[in-house]
Formats: sequence, structure tokens, C-alpha cells
Amino acid sequence: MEPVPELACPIAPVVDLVFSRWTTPILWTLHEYGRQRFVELERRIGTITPKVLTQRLRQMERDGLVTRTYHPEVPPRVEYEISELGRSLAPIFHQLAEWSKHNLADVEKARQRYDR
Amino acid sequence: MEPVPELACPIAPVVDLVFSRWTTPILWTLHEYGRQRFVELERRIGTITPKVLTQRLRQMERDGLVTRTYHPEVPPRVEYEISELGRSLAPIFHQLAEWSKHNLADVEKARQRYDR
DNA sequence: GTTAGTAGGTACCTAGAGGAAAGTGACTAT
DNA sequence: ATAGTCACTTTCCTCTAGGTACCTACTAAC
Repeated sequence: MEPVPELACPIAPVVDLVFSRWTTPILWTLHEYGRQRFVELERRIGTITPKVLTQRLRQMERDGLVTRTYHPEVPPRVEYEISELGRSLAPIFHQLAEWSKHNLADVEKARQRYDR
Repeated sequence: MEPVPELACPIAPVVDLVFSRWTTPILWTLHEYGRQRFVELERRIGTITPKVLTQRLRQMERDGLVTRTYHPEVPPRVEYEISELGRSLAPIFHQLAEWSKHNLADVEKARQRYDR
């Protein structure tokens, strides 16, 4: 039983990448509504602040999950789109939604049982 | 384009449930090595503190992802095991590992391209 | 002249998650 | 008498993600 670092969990890197805060709502919105501008994203997600949205979009752009297109007009126009790499996560999201549909009620039941 | 709360993302609840901090290493260890005691988990994960391990295990027990069996001996013995519900996440974890295998290198390339 | 719109950037602040370290209780082994 | 085991618990502390609020440059419209 050798002491093993956290990274022994082989999915730790991808969890950090895909499931850090705000990334799934952003990815989902981009996937659902297609290419869109900063303010559209902001309004659709609703509770995110522009500062955090910028931070997350920058990181996701760096990771290759989204692409950013800047149009040097006045007022400036920037469009965000989900990349091929980002799109390749779709089956995982789908499977998560399926799991949710089938098992989230069981989680709720377990919680109520535990709280008694 | 009505303002939509964060929960418009249909997988947000399951992300909170399954991918909050330490849950995947714990679930993975339980899945890999089977039923085991508190200290075994602690040593295998390596970098987690007992306080946090207790917190996370309690929460996962409440959510029905793990089961806890207490043996009132001296010294006390407690065994943790992954539940049926927890085991039902296995395909998702598998798919994440597959995605990781095929696409994590692309992420690394995207990062290097971005940093130039 | 001033308001609105756009895509952010910057400075400051706070709450809360998580880490470090020590303690606990009941017993055993040396 | 002392040390060790186990499964935590408690206290204290730090760090940082995220929030608030304000600022930028530029133009069109009123």
C-alpha cells in the first residue's frame, strides 16, 4: 500500500479541465445556442459577472475548448464559439444528463433517509 | 433571450455532486481497491487530511454514493464501500478516461500555441 | 452634452474551503 | 508507565476564487 499522490486518479486532469467552476454552463450555452457574443453569453448564463466570464473564457480558449474571434469595429465585436475539441465532450455531457435523469431522484431519497 | 439562471445547464446538479473536490479520487480508490478502512483510504490518496476526508465521506454517504459500516471494537473499525449508485458512475468515469487518453495531448498543444 | 452600448481591465474586499496540528477515548502491547 | 492504533473532532490559520464597483476608448443617437 504505497502512498500515492492524488494524481493516481487517472481522471483528475480532465476533471480539472472540464468541471472547474462555470466551464460547464459556458460550454453548454455555447453548444446550445452556437457562436455568440460576450454579452449574449453573459445574459444567458445570467448570474456570472463579466470579470469571471472573461477569466473563464480566456482559460478555455487557452485549453483549446473555445475559439475567440475579434472584430476590430466600433463598438468592438467579439464572437465565441465551441471548438472541435470542445464539441468532442458532447457524448460525456449527454451521458451525464442521462445519469442525472435516471439517478438524481435516488440521490434525493438517500439524502432524506440520511437526514432522518 | 430571457436571462436564465445557472441551472439552465442541465448537468449542473450532477457536476456539483460528482466532481466537487476530492470526490473523484475517493470514488476511484474505492472502486479500484474495494471496501476499505479510513486509514487505507487516507494513505492511498496520500495528500488528503483526515478532517477533509471525513467531511467528504460524510457527504458522499449522505448522497448515497458510499456506504459506511461501523464496527464497535477497540480500536474502532470503520469500513467504506462504494454503493450501487456510486458504481453506476463507472461508465462515465471510463468515458472520461478515454477522452483523456485521446484528447489531453491536444489540450497541451493548444496551451503551448496560446502561450507563444 | 450626455447617454447608451461594447468588451473587457483593474483595484479592493470578503467568505469560505481547505490545510496544519493537536486532542480524544478506549483499549492493547511492551 | 508508556507508546501505539483508529477514526475521527476541534481549533486555528491561510489562501484564493469570486464578487463589487469603477474605469477605458470609441461612436451613434437623442
